[in-house]
Amino acid sequence: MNAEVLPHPTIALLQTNSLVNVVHGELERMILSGKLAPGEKLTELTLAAKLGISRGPLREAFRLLEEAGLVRIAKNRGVFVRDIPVEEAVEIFDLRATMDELVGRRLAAHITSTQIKEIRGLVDAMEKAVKEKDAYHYHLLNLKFHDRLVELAGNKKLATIYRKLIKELSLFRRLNLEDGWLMPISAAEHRQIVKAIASGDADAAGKAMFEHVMDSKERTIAHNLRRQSQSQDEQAGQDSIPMKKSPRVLHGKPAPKLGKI
Amino acid sequence: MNAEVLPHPTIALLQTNSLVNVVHGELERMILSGKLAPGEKLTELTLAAKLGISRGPLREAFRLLEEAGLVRIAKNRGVFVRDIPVEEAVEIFDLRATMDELVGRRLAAHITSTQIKEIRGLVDAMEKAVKEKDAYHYHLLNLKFHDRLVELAGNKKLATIYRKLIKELSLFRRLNLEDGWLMPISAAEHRQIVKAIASGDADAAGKAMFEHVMDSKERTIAHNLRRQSQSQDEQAGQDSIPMKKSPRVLHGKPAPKLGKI
DNA sequence: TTTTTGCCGATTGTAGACAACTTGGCCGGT
DNA sequence: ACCGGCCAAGTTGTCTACAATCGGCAAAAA
Repeated sequence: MNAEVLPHPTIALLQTNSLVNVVHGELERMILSGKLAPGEKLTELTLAAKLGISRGPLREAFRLLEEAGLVRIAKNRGVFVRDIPVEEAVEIFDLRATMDELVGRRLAAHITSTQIKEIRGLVDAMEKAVKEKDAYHYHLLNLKFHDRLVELAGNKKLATIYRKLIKELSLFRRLNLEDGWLMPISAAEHRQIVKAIASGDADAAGKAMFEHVMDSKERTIAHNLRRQSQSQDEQAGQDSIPMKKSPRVLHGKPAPKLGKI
Repeated sequence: MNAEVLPHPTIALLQTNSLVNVVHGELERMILSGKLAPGEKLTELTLAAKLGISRGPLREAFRLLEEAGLVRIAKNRGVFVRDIPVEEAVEIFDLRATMDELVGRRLAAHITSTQIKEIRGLVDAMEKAVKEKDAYHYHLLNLKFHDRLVELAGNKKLATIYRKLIKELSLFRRLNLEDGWLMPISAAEHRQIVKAIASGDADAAGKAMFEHVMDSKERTIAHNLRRQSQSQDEQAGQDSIPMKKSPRVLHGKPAPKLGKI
C-alpha cells in the first residue's frame, strides 16, 4: 500500500535534512576535527564554491554555528572559527563539573545493572589504552564515556547542553593529547566514578564526577599554560577578531593568568 | 590613535547590530511576550512584509531562534513557535536547580556587601508586591532576582545558558501568573536564599537555591496539570508540527521525525 | 465510499545585483 | 621620512527574482 516502508536511506535523509542542516553538520565536523582551525576566516564565496552551494544556505548554517558558539560573526568583517580563551574554558569546566555532578547523582539512583556493565566495559577499554600508551584511543574512549554517562542520566536537555559545551571545549587549543603520564590518574578516577555509581550512593557518585572534572580542568589548564609559555610567538587576540598585522604591544596583559580556579 | 573611545551609542549599535540581529531580538521579544503564541506558524513572506525586510535576514534569524530552542523549523512546512512539553519543562527545572546551586555556592564565596544590599532590595520589592497582590510585578522581580544572581556569580557561560533556559521555560504554557497564594512561599524562600548567601555558607546557599527551584518546579507543574485537566479540548501533538487534519495513518512510519532536539 | 490524480500555495534553494563597509595601498603635503 | 586623506579591490549585507520541490486539498475516477 504505502510505498514508503523504507524510502531508501538516501531519500529518507533528503526528506529530513535540508541543505542547511547538512552544511551545518559538515562545517561542525570540519571545525571540530581541526580542518578549520580556530581563528581561521571563513569567506562566504570561497567556502560556498568549495561546498558547491550558494551563499544563502551557507549563511544560515553560519548562524546555527554562531548560536552554538563554534564561530564568531563580525559584522561586515566575516565569519571566524572561535578561539576559546582560557577564562572561558575555565568557566565551561566549572559548569561541566556541576552538570556532571547531577549526572552522577541521577545515575546512582537509576542506573541498571546492564548499563553498569556497559560503562565498566568502557573503563576497561580505557585502562587497556593506558597500558598501551594509546593516547588517541584513550581520548576517544574518554569522550565516549562521559557522553554515554550524560545520555544515561535521562535528561535530554542536560545531554544537549553538555554536548554543546564539550564541542566548545574541544576548540580550546587542541587540548586533546594530554600528556601520557596523566592518563593513569584520569583512568583511576573513572574507575572510582563507576564504583560510586554502582554503589547507589548519590552523594559519592556526584562528588566523584565533580572532582574528576575539576581535576581534569586543572590538568588541562596547566598543560595549556605550559605549552603556551614554551611557544609564545604570536598571541593574536583570542576573543577578538585577528588583524592582519599585529601592531606594537596590542595586549598589555603578560599572559592570561589562570588565577585561582 | 584609536578613534573609538566611544563612537556614540547609536553609532556603536549600528556597527554591531546587523539586520539579522535586530530581527532576531524582535522576534524573540514577540515570542517571549506571547505576541507570537506557541504552536503558531511563522510564514516567511508574511512576516518579512510585516517587518519590512526581505526573506534572507529573516531566515537567518530563524536559524538563530531554532538553535536557541524558541522555534522549530520543519523542512518544507514552515517555522513554528515551539511548544515546550511538560517533560521538557521538568528537565529544564532539574537542570536549572543544579545550576542555581552552583550560583548559590559561588555567591556565598565571593559576593560583596554592596551586592548583598542590591539583592536585598529586590527581595524587599518582591515582598511589597506580595502584600499588594501584584502578581505581574512580582513575576518581573522574580525574573530580575534570579537573573541578577546568576550574573553576579561571575561565570558568563553559566549566565548565558541559564538565560537561554529561562527563555525556553517561559514558553511553557504561560506559567507566569502563578496562583497568588503561592507568592508568599516563593518570597520567603528568596529571603532565605539571600540570608544563606550573606552568611557565606556555600553549602547552605547552594542548598537553598536548589530547593527553591525544585519547589518552584513542583508549583509550576502542579499548576499546569491542574489547568490542563480543566480544559482538555485539543491536545494536538505538543512536540510535533500541527497538521491541518489528521489523515488516516498516511505514514507507516510514525512520521518522518525531524532531526534531534 | 475509497482511491487516484492534478492543482495551488508555501517553502527551499539558487542566482544575480547593488549598496555598504573594511582594508590596504597610493599619493600629496608637511 | 612621516602623516594624512583618498581611492580601489575585496567582502559582506540585503533585496529581488526565479526554478524546483513539497504538502495538502479537492475534484475526478474506480
